[in-house]
Amino acid sequence: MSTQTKPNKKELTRVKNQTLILDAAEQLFSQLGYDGTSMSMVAKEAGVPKANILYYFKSKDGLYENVIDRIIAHWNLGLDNVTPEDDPAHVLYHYIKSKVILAVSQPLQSRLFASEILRGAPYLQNYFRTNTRPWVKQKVDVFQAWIDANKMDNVDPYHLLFTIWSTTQYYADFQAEVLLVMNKLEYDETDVAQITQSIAHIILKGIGLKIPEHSEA
Amino acid sequence: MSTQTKPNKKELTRVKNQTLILDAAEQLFSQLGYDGTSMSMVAKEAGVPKANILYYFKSKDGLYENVIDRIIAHWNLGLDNVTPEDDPAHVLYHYIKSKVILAVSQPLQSRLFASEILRGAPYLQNYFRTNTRPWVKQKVDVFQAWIDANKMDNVDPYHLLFTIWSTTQYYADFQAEVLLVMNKLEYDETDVAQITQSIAHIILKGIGLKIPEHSEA
DNA sequence: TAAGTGTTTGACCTTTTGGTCAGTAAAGTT
DNA sequence: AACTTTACTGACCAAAAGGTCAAACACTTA
Repeated sequence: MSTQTKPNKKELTRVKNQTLILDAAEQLFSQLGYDGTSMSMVAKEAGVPKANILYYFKSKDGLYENVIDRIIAHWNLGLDNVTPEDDPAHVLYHYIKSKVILAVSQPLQSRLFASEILRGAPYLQNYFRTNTRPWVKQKVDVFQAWIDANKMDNVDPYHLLFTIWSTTQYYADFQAEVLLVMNKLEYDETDVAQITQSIAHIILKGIGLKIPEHSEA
Repeated sequence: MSTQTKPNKKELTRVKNQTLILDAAEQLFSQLGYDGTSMSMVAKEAGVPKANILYYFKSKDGLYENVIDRIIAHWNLGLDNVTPEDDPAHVLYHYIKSKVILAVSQPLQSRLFASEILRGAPYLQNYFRTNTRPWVKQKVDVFQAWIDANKMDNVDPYHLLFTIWSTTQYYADFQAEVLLVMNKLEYDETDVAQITQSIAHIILKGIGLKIPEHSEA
């Protein structure tokens, strides 16, 4: 890492300020969208002059790209190292569970992605093509192997994956609607379990599996 | 209707122009969002001077509200007249099917709603409170009656409804992602059937039901 | 400590934004 | 035809947008 070559004061403050700006930008972009967020709002939120932002990130587009890149870097698509030998019920249950936890506890990033995709994914296109698509292809192959081995029902693996994504992300992206309809102000601790249970029940049983007994950890 | 009291030339052209503007605005708002759409873009798209839009609709907010109101007026939440006596498999299968058809064939309105909700639903709040919430309550009661009558599994009715909404709307709202991941340019005719089949299989079986035999019409 | 390097920022610029308004055109009414 | 009312629009406006720039600043190094 070149970050380690010169740990002098300049670099430290630069990284600190950049982080300050990116944090503010991430929050605003995910709440108000790209067009709804102005550079001066980011400046005010980050507590730095507007020109400083333009110094680090050449343009609003540049800032937005950096925000997205940073999220992607921390973004784990999950389902790592799944193989046809794994138990589908166990794997999928924990995948669903982790997605629900993520959706309820950190909805901002999910919403930023959502508003990007709604607009036709101008900045995420490349990411989807070069990362998500191969990732999906691999998981889909495993799903298909499970199906061929009669471990689960013959359901189109792509649509199974979309079903898991949609049902879990819904609680992040459409939080406002969910809470309004359920007449709540925010999710509480029981909700995560309740949501996980409902989704896991439907999807797992829906493809001929059972929810694992020892459903903890 | 007061529309019928004076069918003179003035009223006709007014309605015509308003429709022209609302059509353009609906398209742009759903593609670019509220902040991404400017009044001059709407004017250009509709082929009328900008000031004309401001004449009919007092402000950008007013225009946006009218667009949303018009969509809501044509918006059918479906599941009309469901009763505990109905067959859940039949009812839910056709509900899912109609939602998928809607998502694939007319994604614009779904996306407009989605971007509204992403922003915290500033304009839809009232609609959700006064319309959707009671509607949901009623359907949830029917679902619960089905559960109590052992017609289907004991799954939280709210989350069942969210599951149906999320899985079907996903193909409209996140169309860009779905197509990129599946490496397609657009949905084709077989997709509607394929999507409906996959979702219906998972959800219906997932709550202990079977897809109706004569699955046509 | 002085030169060199990267950092910071107030002032400024252009373009676009949502919105106003006074004046004109086109009905409808008598 | 004369008059009233409604529909329409080009010209204009203040505010906010994204972005530039030159001068000031701060740290590192010779």
